[in-house]
Amino acid sequence: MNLVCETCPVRDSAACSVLTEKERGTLSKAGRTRELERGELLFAAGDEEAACATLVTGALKVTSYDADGNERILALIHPSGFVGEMFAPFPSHDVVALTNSRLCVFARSEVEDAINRYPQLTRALLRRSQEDLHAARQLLAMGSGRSANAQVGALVLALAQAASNSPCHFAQRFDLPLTRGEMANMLGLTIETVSRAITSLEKMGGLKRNGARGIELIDPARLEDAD
Amino acid sequence: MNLVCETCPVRDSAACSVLTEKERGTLSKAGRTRELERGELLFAAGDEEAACATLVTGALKVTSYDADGNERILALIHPSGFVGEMFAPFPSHDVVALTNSRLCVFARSEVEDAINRYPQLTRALLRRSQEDLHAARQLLAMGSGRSANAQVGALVLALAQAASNSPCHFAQRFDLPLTRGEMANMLGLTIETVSRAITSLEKMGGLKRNGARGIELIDPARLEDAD
DNA sequence: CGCCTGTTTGATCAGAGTCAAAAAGTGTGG
DNA sequence: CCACACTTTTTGACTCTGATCAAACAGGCG
Repeated sequence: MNLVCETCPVRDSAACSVLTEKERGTLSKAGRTRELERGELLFAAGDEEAACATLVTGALKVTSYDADGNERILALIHPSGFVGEMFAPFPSHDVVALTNSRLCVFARSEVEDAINRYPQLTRALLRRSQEDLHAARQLLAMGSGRSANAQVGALVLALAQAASNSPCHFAQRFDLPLTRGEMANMLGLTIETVSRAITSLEKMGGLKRNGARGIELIDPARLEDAD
Repeated sequence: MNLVCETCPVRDSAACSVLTEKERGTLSKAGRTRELERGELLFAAGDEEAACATLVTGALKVTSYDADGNERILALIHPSGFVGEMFAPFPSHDVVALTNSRLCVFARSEVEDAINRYPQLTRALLRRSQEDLHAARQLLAMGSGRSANAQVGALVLALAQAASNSPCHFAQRFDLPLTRGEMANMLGLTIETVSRAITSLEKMGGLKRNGARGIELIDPARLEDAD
């Protein structure tokens, strides 16, 4: 399906927002929208024909697998995020939808053309890439030294932040986009430990659970430095 | 001191290698070389006037500090690597020399100018940024699930790779650029555990120690999947 | 030589993993 | 709408890896 940028919810925040209307129109002819259901694979590591995409709605995970086939989540992608490797010969990680999602997909050659044609697009992608780098490093920092409770608390806060529209504000009530297994996996913990940590955070008054996925933040500070 | 690109050991691999001789000459007038001794601080998180730099020789670490003041190493930078945040209002991490190092330093405004003037430089930086992102994610993957021995083994291999000139080849004998404490810190382990892991890897025939820092690889495969 | 920093080794302890099973949620078809 | 099957989450008991505390050891440098 062709792109309809006019009504795109991320038209002002995605990388393409730096283009003029005319340029955007040209680019939109090269791309296609794609809808994914939860669990559907967007790119697979080693794919022959690489592509890139901007996430419009939903959420994605970037994953790799260790020698024993255990999944490891390396990054979460939120709306207006960009995925795809423009330079490597092929993608090195799987990208999977965490929730039903809508994206703008471009063949890699199209992105390469666009980069050569629109320097401001290259700058926008550089900026995004640096933000991704920063996010990856924060994920590294989140794992270190802290107890399982603190790690889970920090992840819940990060997800609350992502769930709110504004970048430096927590959503009060929201649904976790990740299963316990996926949370465990991001933090290098087990499902049981994550479950126990959430129970413990609830008992100490940091949050309240609404079913398996629903979260209500009570006291964000208590999630930060849980014992 | 002014730059002397003619004899620069990374003139063909750093981001500036995509420039013509003439362009490079112009850019070199904007930058300065700087020498750092082991432990010296290049950028500090929150610095007012941000700068960027290309590493020529030596090694750097990018670090953050948690609430209790514990250092956490987020990335290692090797020669031809680029550090600095072009877009954030100020740097968010400290950058410190691991060994005596030489760099080309540019004020952020100079890099911004260069980016606007030379689209191919922007592309080169985008490429580097994606490589850094990939490295950060590999560091994430390195930490996950595996035993302490396996993590230390993987880190030693990664350092052996970095110590060799070619990217997909291990140095047979090399000196660790990191102290035990720094290794521990990258992996979220303790000094004692790292020390024990190296002892254990030596006992099982994966490597041989030469003093505190010297390493000789015996059997790389045994480092990969140490128990 | 003596001091200081970094590394190794040892003994003990606690936090997270593992194994196992119950409980809650989700979806399907009657 | 309910019954049933299936998945995900929670809880419990036990184990084990890696952290902690403590001390010996090695190397560099004044």
